[in-house]
Amino acid sequence: MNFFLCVAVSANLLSVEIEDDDPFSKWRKMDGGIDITTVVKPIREPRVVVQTLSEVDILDDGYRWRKYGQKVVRGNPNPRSYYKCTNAGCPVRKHVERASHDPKAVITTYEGKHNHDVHVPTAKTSSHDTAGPSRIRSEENGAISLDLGVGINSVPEHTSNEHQRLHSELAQYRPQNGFNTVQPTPLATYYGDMNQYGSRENPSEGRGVGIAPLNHSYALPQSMGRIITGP
DNA sequence: CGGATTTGACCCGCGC
DNA sequence: GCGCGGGTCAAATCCG
Repeated sequence: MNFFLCVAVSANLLSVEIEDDDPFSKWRKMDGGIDITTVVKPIREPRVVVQTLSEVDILDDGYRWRKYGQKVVRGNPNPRSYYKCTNAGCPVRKHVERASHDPKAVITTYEGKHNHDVHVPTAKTSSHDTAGPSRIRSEENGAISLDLGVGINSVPEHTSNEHQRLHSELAQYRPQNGFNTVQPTPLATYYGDMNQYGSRENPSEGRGVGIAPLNHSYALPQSMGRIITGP
């Protein structure tokens, strides 16, 4: 039932970067915590870069993705994979690659905004995919659950509970290599648009911590507890 | 059999 | 103008 818990324990979040076209909201937290950067770029689509420590590449963020390409990019021997949201009409894409310097670090870049709720089954009547926010398979292959809340505009209340439970789970999790400590501090809730979108034009949607209004902002999961690296 | 993945080809933007 | 690198497409293949 608690799908997120099962898989989340294999993921240590390292850092989060949010890229937006707002030239003023560039800030970084370097003291071992979440690392957020709003990169000054003339990009139209807001980008969310999530870096995790994980054995597996797949971050299950509640949406369904279809891989449409893979490419080896310069400066990184590890291939970058390209995914599209499988929901019809949803323009969101993500890129997943492993950091060259750290084979355990997985960098996921989200681009675009979901125009649907978490895991809306594809147009056809899905006989085997109707239950959870994501397919069971990811549980089997050790995928990471990461509820990014990217583009979610309406999230059931229990999702917040999921976050909190995931939170405490992360807090207890000690990775096998033992150099990370996760602290369940709520500071890890970020909105990538804290400047121009941060005013929350839709107050009714703003009650959910870590939930982003569909068309205006990103939110990062409060499950991204603070991670302190070091012995 | 339908959907997802793989993978080579193609396209496009950018720097020289 | 040309070459390079990143991103996307689409046919073939795989898998449940």
